[in-house]
Amino acid sequence: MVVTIRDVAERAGVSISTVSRVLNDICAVKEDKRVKVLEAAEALGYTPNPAARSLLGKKTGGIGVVLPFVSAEFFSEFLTGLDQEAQGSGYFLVVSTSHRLSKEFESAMQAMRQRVDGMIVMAPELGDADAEMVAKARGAVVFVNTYVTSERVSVVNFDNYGGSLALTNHLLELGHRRIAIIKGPASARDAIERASGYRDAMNAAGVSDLAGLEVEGEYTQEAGYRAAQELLDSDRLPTAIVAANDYCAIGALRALNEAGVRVPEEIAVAGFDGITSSQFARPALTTVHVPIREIGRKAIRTLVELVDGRGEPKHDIVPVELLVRASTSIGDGDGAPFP
Amino acid sequence: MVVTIRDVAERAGVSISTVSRVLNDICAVKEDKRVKVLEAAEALGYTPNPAARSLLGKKTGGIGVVLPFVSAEFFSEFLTGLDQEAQGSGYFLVVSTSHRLSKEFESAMQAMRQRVDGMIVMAPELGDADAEMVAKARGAVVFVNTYVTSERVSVVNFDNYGGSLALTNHLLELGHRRIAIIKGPASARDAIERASGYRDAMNAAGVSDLAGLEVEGEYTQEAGYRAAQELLDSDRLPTAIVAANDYCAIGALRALNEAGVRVPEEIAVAGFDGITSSQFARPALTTVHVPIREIGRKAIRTLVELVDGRGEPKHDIVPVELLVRASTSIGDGDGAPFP
DNA sequence: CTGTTAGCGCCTTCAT
DNA sequence: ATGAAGGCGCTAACAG
Repeated sequence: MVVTIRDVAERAGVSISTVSRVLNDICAVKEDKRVKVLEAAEALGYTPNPAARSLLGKKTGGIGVVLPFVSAEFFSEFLTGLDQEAQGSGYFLVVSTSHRLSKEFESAMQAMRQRVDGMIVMAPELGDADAEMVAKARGAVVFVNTYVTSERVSVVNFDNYGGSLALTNHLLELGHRRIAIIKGPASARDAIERASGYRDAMNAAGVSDLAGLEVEGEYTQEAGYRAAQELLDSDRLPTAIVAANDYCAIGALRALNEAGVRVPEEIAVAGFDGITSSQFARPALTTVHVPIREIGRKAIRTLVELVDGRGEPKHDIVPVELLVRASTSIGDGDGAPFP
Repeated sequence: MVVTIRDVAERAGVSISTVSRVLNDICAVKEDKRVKVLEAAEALGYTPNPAARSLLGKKTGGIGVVLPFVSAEFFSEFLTGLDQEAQGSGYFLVVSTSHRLSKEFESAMQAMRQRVDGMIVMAPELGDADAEMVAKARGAVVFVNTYVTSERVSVVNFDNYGGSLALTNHLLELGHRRIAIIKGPASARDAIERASGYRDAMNAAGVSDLAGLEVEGEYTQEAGYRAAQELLDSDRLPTAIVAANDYCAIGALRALNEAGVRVPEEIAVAGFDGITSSQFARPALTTVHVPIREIGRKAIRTLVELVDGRGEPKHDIVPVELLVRASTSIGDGDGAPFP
């Protein structure tokens, strides 16, 4: 087996309690013994067994992360933020991805329980009732991009509705009236919010007939590609397309390009998320930037506070930012990624 | 606290050993007691405490994953593969990312140890000596995309050298002679292998003077963008560019586009990895497809075998596939992503 | 077949 | 200031 506290005690010529005290910095221990213990631990390369620790009701040092299917860059950025902050706080991440089905979701939560001190849950498809149940059953939970109203749970969201509203208004201000939307997953609340923002902006501008302008989609390039083709097949072309997210927009861009449609001259295109690829698309993509890495960090900070008993449940809404680039603005040059 | 085995025993009117036996499916237990135990466990929502289990020298059920900085889609795909297979085998993933510094790397390994039954390590910057040390100190380890020669450790690699060789030969066959390369991180062995494949192909074709054709880069769109600009500044332009990876190639594509250089007519461009974005680039990118999701699954399978005591350390090299698309082939149309 | 018991490694009273 | 002992939840020998 590995080296235990007993080995350290033996080598240092003290009892295991003394070793424990020194290593946990509890009470006072004579300096000479302290040094001996530290030396022995160092020499043996001793690390306390985390299993034994958590058995005593101590922290496990783990943070569970449950994610739905999200686009690659979003996923990557979010996890990077989580990991940066978690490492900084001495936690490690237990990750479980791609849980669309609530059955899988439940079992994932179940498996993580007891292994972690708290959980970060991104579940845009989760309802209020589910969420509260989750929060009640487990310990500390911070929801991200999940629409939960209960004041008893913590949430870090960003403004899907407002971002979409601003984006659509931007297009309306440019004179567009026939603006189409490629919608995201019908069951995902964030996609629904984005669609609402679009619809409200349109209605406020007096465009109430959205027939033929709303097409189903997903958060993928493939879906955007297909949806754009569908839009191109209609008898009345839109003059602008708002896509579910950046990947979706990039897929749409490809379809338009193949069809020989110039962007933004003939049809303007916009995305959502503000991933790196959005600025390397051609033309560079107008989008709504979501600081997802920073959101990840904030979620961990909130969770750690909760776990440590400091801080109450709170709801944060992180602002998003409209980035206007070449895909919607004629005459703005090619929209170089580095101006 | 939570519900323990004792609670279940009490409710079922049996001893804790009987509960343990039923739940672990060991020996025979009278059917009526079996049912009672199962009912009690169900009713109480009992889950064995994993900490107590692993304290007995049992499995923790965890698999550690240590990753370097990798591009978003690569990261996402790899993790998806790992997670799919891990979940299927009843394991969960403990993930630690972005370890460039060996100091961080070491501490990450240290923290994971004892918490997991085995580790997946992707560390293209790791040397043979480091790798063997890592493998010796921990339990089961499977290296991925890491150049390790020792027969005592398991490795799942893919053919960086061969892929690059094939790709460069493809360009040479098209008549290109002045082929530039945007290199990846100088310390990463996979990038070095790709550069070697390029160089050997060039030399074999009789092009031995590579001056001005090799530029430094990274695995990012930004780096590709900058590097391409650098190449464009030289007095003798290349007729083709081999990029470190797809993201890098997409960045290069952008720079060429801005400069008004037509691809592939004036300069052909190729990437590496075969991520989804490569087919949505404009023009669609010729690349070397690395089945990274499947590699992830294979790595988990290999690791689980090792953990279970079945199977010996083995070295796998997963084949890669050259995908010729519009960015290198004139007259092939626009290279629609869905032909 | 089933119940009792001894630890796994660690922290924490309780004595000394 | 330090050592001895109990117990966290569980499994695996050992009795019965």
